[in-house]
Amino acid sequence: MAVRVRFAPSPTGFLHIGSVHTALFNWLFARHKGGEFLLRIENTDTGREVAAATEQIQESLRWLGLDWDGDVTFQLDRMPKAQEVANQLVVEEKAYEDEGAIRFRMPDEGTTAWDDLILGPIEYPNEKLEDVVLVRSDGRPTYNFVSPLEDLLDEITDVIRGQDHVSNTPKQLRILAALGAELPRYAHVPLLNGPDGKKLSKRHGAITVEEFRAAGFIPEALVNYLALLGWSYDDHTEVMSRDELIERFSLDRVGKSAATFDYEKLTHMNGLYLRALPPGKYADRLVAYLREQGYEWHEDLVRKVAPLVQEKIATLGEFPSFARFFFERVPPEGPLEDGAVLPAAAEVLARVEPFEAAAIEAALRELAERLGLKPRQAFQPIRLALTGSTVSPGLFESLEVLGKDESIARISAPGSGLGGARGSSAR
RNA sequence: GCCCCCGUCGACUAGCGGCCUAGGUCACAGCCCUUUCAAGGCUGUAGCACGGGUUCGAAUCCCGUCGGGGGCACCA
Repeated sequence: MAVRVRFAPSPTGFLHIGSVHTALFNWLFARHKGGEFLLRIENTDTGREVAAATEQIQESLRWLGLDWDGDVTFQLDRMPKAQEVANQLVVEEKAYEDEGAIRFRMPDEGTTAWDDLILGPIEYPNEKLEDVVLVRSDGRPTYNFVSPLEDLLDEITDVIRGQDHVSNTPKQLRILAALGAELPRYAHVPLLNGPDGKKLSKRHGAITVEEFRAAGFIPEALVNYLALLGWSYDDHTEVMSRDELIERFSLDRVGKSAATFDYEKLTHMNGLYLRALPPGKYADRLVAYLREQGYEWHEDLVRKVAPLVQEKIATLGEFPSFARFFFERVPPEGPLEDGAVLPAAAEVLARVEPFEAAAIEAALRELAERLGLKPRQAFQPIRLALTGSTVSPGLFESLEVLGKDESIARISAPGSGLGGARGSSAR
């Protein structure tokens, strides 16, 4: 008696992070139980946009690593079946025609209840249940009819969905009962809010999977973070691999109240994952990311720079601004100090051989001491001339990567040569 | 308006009657480390919405108030 769950997004656009949260809980539940996770597209309409969204949803799920079992199914394909079932209900007098539409006959006394796997016992007074429309007068079945019908046809054992569906449940339960179905269990997972406590929307930042991807978040981190919204393993464990998440997940530990999506905590976790990557893998991710975002920076150079930024940035998206100076000259963001250290540094660096970080550091430290300057006083002007900023990757490593000639050129004539060596085409 | 659900630091949460002078993480503050920025280490600020009960004992159970969210379509 393996479990079967489904994720049923509507193809209205890109995959919303709130939907992903629900999908993740379904997926973790299925994988933990050794059951199946189905992907069902709730399309009621055809059209180019819908087709594109359908593909986009699958691409996003693949990127996140949420693999589904079997073929993707489409609600549209069950329309005829739904109409047939609705007509049968009319024959059985469990539904009736109303101006061309078919309405379900809800009981008007008593209550409809179920024991929610997350919320616990929930009871609705039947007098509040409307006779819902099963099939519109134009022949198209409605969501509240097709959804439970599909759950029945797909033999779904556990309906795990957002709490915004709680009030649909009694209606669907009644419909399912009328169809003689064995009722599935229901679990309503908490909703996600934006930092202001309101519905997560564009004004909060990234909200679709594509946006998080473009911002330089990596799937492992996003999945781990999302799993912690409304669920916890114990009182202190937060960083968990995909396998650990699967092994430890259970609906028992899912909370009841809505959670606020915290971009800062996600960013922190993304940094944790990024730093934990083996250097080679990190470079691979960076190269792939930059390519996706349309940067045409030379791959070899990106790989050389990668280790210098790995422990400095928390999202891949920070790379372009943080490391742009490796690929093109960047004008100093502030005033250069008095020119005293710069000429001296250029002179000293010219004699460093081989031009490697350790030797460069030794030479520059010696210079600082000779000039009676603190390391910070001596190095910041060089950093500014070299990178254009007072915030950058390690100075000595950066000098090594840039090479002796380019380094000396920048130090000798800070701010010059701008516009040269442009090799980027950011979006 | 009606129905349903929820309510622990600013945020995510642990807590399922005594282990709680309420723990962890992010954020924030200070210190350390340090070539900048991060990372890391240490320390700190900060919370059981409120009011009644029940009990020897309540963050934990019950009731009410207040607050928040969701839903009330021939949308999904």
